[in-house]
Amino acid sequence: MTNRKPSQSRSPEAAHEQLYRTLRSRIMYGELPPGESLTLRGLGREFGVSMTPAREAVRRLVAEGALTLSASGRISTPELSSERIEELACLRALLEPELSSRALPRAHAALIERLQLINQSLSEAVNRQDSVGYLRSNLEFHRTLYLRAQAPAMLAMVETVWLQMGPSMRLLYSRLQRREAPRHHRMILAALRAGDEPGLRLAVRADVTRGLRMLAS
Amino acid sequence: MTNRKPSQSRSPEAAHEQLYRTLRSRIMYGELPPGESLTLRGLGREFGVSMTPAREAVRRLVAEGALTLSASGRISTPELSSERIEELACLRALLEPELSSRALPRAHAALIERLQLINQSLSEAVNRQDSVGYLRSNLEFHRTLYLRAQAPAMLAMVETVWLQMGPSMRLLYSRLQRREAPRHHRMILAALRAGDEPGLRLAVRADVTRGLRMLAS
DNA sequence: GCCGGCATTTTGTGATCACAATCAGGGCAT
DNA sequence: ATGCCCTGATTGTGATCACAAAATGCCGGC
Repeated sequence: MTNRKPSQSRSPEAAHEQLYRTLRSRIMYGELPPGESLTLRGLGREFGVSMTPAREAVRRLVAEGALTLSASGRISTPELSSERIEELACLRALLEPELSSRALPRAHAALIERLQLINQSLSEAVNRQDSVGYLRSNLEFHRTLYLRAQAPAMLAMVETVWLQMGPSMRLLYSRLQRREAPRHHRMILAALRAGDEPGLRLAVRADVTRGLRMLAS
Repeated sequence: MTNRKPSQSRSPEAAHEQLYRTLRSRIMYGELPPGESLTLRGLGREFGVSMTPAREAVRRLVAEGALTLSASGRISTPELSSERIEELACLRALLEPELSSRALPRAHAALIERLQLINQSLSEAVNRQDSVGYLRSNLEFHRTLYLRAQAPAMLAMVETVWLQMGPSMRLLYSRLQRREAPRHHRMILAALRAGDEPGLRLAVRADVTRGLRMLAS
């Protein structure tokens, strides 16, 4: 076969970028179980590209802790120890209250309304027993709030934590999927409306550490 | 030329790994100024490898925020806005007290002695007006302490912050290089010896935010 | 029935190439 | 003198290949 390429548009979205985004999304929202193994050729085949872009996307995700390499270079989603999960939960508990606090002064009515909407689809996902949808809506709730903090570096760091927890979260939530709906989320919204910063920090922290408690298994 | 390769030892240290480590070290310790541009072919030439390992190392560093890609894919060290620096300093102020606090119960006499030794070479670097040596010793002081926290994910996150600040730190420290020696470091050591957790957190936070204050320029 | 060793296959690594987009520089017109 | 365009060089991207190491499957021996 010749080296012909159909196109080489550089700026819009490089091939490895799309692969990266798709894979990242799958991992963050728990579509892949912990310990799932991936191959460069397999990913390339699935996305219709060669190994090169697959390698770059994987390398990037490994750097973010979303994938791990075995000693021999095999690629798989991480299987987190409970110490590791505790650590990541602690990171969330440190970072997210700060982000919410920074977002508070900029949280207008339109934002709160949007958060309520997200909360609705979250409830629907709970009713559907759809753990991927649950994770997606839950993280979108947090991300939407934190985007207002105007702190991109901090947000990126939190997203990295979410990403690392992704595969393990699915298991966590698929088990403890009671009707609980977004109790803490309503507390967050109330604190936002009241402009109550300490209450907001507490509510966010409680929401974040709630997930942690169901890992004593 | 044929495709001959002299060796392909996989396990010890892959080529891109060494390139990554060296580059990362250069960036973290401020050996590269902000805005310095790099090329894949240039790096490959310097390290005697092809573009492929250079690409992987660069991709990894970009994922960690140690390098940035321009819209057209050009590689350079980041030029941080002061808002960005403030954010990163805030991250340090959030994470490092937590790490020090976790290290405290495990901080034996041998560790404190080692920290004192590092402090010595830090003072020497100050006298030598050696800002790279200063940065290196300073971060080694912190890293040595935090390693005792047994919190690899948290430590990795802090190191990522250090890495992002690297090129900008050089400028910061080369300007405000008074004889100040490690004042806060001595406070940290005192708190460690006394087993004083609140004091330790405060001392660490003060040491971390000190650098921040000299960026009002 | 189970386990150890051998051959085949799979898989990551690194080199090399074609290509398009961008960048840098000089020369020309105004 | 200054602004603009055009050309050549530089640079990242993706494809393809050779290779070695690890994984897998198979078979025979006990």
